[in-house]
Amino acid sequence: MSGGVEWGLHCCVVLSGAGAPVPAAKLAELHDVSQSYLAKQLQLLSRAGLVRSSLGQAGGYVLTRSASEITVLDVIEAIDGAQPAFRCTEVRQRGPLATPAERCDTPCPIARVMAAADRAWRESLRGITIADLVADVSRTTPAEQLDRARAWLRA
Amino acid sequence: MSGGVEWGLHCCVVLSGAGAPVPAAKLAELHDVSQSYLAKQLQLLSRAGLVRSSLGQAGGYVLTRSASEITVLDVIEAIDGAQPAFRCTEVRQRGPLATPAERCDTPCPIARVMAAADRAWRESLRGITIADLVADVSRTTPAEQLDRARAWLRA
DNA sequence: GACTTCCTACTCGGATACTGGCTGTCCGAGTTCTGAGGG
DNA sequence: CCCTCAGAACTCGGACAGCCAGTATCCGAGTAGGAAGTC
Repeated sequence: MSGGVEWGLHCCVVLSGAGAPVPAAKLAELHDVSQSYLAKQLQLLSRAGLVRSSLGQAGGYVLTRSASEITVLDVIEAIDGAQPAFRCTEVRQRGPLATPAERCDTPCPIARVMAAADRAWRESLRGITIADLVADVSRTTPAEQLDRARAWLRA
Repeated sequence: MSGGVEWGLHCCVVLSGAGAPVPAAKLAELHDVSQSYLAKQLQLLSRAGLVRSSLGQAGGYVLTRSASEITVLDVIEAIDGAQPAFRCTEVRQRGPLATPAERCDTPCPIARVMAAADRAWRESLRGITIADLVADVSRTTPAEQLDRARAWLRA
């Protein structure tokens, strides 16, 4: 899985806490990552409609909807793409004992098993929202530190 | 995910049906894939202890245990490795607002969510064995074709 | 006929090049705010 | 005092190199079986 997914999730968590647009440069500095590369991930989030960008001074990125309406899966699919990790190449239709295509109305058992596992994975991630992550962070970190983070974002 | 996983699974299904060792070259011809590259995947299966190789004439690969005792996850982990797709880089410990390492006794919420999804994925794949795949194939393909395949393997 | 020996053919195993996608970087297009100048 | 306008600084967006895992390939090491030769 692309490493940018982690950055994208962290950014969404931060954006949900900030009340104003946050420029990409600030997000990059906060997480100590390459500004140019993070910009690429934010572009992907923007294309997927998860965040909205505003130009000019005091511009930056904002979530387009409530953090409770953005699932972790949304972010992953926005950055890594929505296609499943396993792609059946229809091996059974090749070689000397190839099954004719007309008999392949049902998917290959292997592909079916893989698809089921993929669904389980996605379902697990679809059940968690950015708001859940924020709640978890709020519970495990002292309030003083959260205030400091919010102040740093405004500055 | 590595494409070799698909080949490895197909090979395990075939090996479970063949009563004698099957050389890599035959498996490659049967699936119409590169012999040299398939050999690499079979080596990985061998290192993981899923198959046993015998040299010389009439040599080849055999499953080391019953098909009902080999899960799909076993094959995937043998070829693609057992490490999870998501690796937390501890972003929270970096940047101007870094959380000190001493406070990071609990894993990052993002990592926790990812790990849970990964467990769901693996659990789904752990529940299916090669024998299940074979049973599925036997049910959906005519017996005549299965006999033809077994005869081809012996030749 | 049975045993020994050698030889051939066949097998796997690891070491070696090549390629696509992720990683990382850069500069240009566009917008908003600010400040000066004029009415 | 208010409006207009030009400028500057800041923002995002897409286009451009670099590197590593996965892909594909090759040849060498080792073994099992069989055929020939000998007792």
